[in-house]
Amino acid sequence: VTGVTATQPRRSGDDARASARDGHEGDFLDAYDPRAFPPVAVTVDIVTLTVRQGRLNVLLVRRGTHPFRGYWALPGGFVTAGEDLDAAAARELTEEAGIPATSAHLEQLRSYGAPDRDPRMRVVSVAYLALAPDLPRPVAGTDADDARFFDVEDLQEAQPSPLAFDHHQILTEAVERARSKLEYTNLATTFLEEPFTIADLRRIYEAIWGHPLHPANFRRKVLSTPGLVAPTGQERATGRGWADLYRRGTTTTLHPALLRTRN
Amino acid sequence: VTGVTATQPRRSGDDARASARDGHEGDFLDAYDPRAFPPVAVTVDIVTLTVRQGRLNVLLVRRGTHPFRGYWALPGGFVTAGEDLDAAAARELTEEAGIPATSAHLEQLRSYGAPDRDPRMRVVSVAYLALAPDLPRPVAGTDADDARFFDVEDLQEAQPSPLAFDHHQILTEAVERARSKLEYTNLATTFLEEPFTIADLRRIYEAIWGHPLHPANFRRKVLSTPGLVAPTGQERATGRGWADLYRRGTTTTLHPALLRTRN
DNA sequence: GGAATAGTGTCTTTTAGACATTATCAA
DNA sequence: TTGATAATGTCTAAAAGACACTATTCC
Repeated sequence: VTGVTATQPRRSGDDARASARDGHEGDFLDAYDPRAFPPVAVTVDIVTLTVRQGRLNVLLVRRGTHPFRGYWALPGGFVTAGEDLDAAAARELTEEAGIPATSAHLEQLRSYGAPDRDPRMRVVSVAYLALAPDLPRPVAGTDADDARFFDVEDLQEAQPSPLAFDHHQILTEAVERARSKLEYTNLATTFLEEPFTIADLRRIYEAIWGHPLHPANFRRKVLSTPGLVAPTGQERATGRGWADLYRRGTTTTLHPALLRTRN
Repeated sequence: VTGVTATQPRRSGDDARASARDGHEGDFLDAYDPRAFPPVAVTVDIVTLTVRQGRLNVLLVRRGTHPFRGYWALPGGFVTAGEDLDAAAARELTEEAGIPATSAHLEQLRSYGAPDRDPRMRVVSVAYLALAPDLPRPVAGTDADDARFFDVEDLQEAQPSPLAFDHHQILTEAVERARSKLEYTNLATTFLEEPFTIADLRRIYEAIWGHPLHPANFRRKVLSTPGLVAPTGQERATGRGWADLYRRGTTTTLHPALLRTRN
């Protein structure tokens, strides 16, 4: 006996017009009627971006089950009962990606709900974008072959895509969001451990925007943008001279913006 | 007999580790097991913005049922079986807001899924932003007292909020998205019927950004931004002189951006 | 005439972008 | 020495922002 059937929301009598309008259906009250809504599962999928050796990377896990067995997928899972979407994303980031939620920036991207995106049933996935420094990761319960970082550019050029479901599209939109957010926020600093040099920060921008930046002009722009970075007064030997060290600034929204231009 | 219970996703045996990782649970195959996922309803809620008499307005409908009976809410409703999220939003825009989907810009905002946001059951709402010109609306099946436009600024200042659920927060984030999008896209033109004058366009920016703009500088910026507007060669009597008429340009992303500054 | 608006022109300040220069250290 | 990088300085072009001015029309 299956209590859930793929019917349209049920409406009845006097309440039909009101419920068509109020957006939350009126024919159940404090309890819910399981026949009143189509069966849907809600999951979160995490696009975890980091910069390794000057290249933008994304964390993927290998699928061991049908469908897309053997394909690579974004880590994710069910939103459990009583759990907020953000909390589910933070939990999956820790459990599946092995990244402590405190060391990463996590924000909602958008939701994906094409009816046929999962062949088993209707699944609406809330995609999240996580930005993390290139930490030595203590991946809990997964060996290196089942969860690892991939070069984003390589992934996007691969034909056919090795990604399961619509994760190729989600990845593309996540990367575009990250590129855009570097312009007007200080999120580039979340890819770095403190303290860092201006050149470290520049290499983050170069990796994510995908083209080289003019070192001198970049330095001037960063230092003239209030609140992006704060000097520590210390220096680090870089191999070729000494570089000043900085910490993250306190401003999250940049004025003026660091526009994504050629230089 | 209720087939849906509020349990965590079920896992079994060998598949437990894999399904904990692959994000889409592996213990059902081509069919779904209704006990394998928590019961959730997915709805869309539409923030329909328009500019009337120089003020930013939003379309709300009055709730006739529990909970929040008598409160005002964003139009919306269930995502039906087999229906894409975007399609559900377009359908609700037409059915509930009485706005033909062709005359509005519609884009996904983000999803809201706090466990207690609807007291009846778990509801994840995918919020959409709709931008429309101030059309004479043929609202189907709703009389003027049940669906009408509200001044956004008045709504946001009202204490306590007359909005149901978490719709106050959704509205706030929608308005901020609209403000931001006017900077780097030509979406301001979707608030206008063609043809329009530069002053018409300026009044849209002023209404949404909430402060006056310098007419001469605004004109120069708009005309020097490639692809924002296209001249029609015609003029319109405005009461004080004659104003050149324009159509929407073909470029959706503006270079340089029309930055949201004081002037 | 006075007030309001459309449209054009001009000037200053700020920012972007290109490029030169010096210092330091590795190979 | 040569090459690479950090840091600073300088110059030009583009854009933002402030303001002056003319023309038109309503009151």
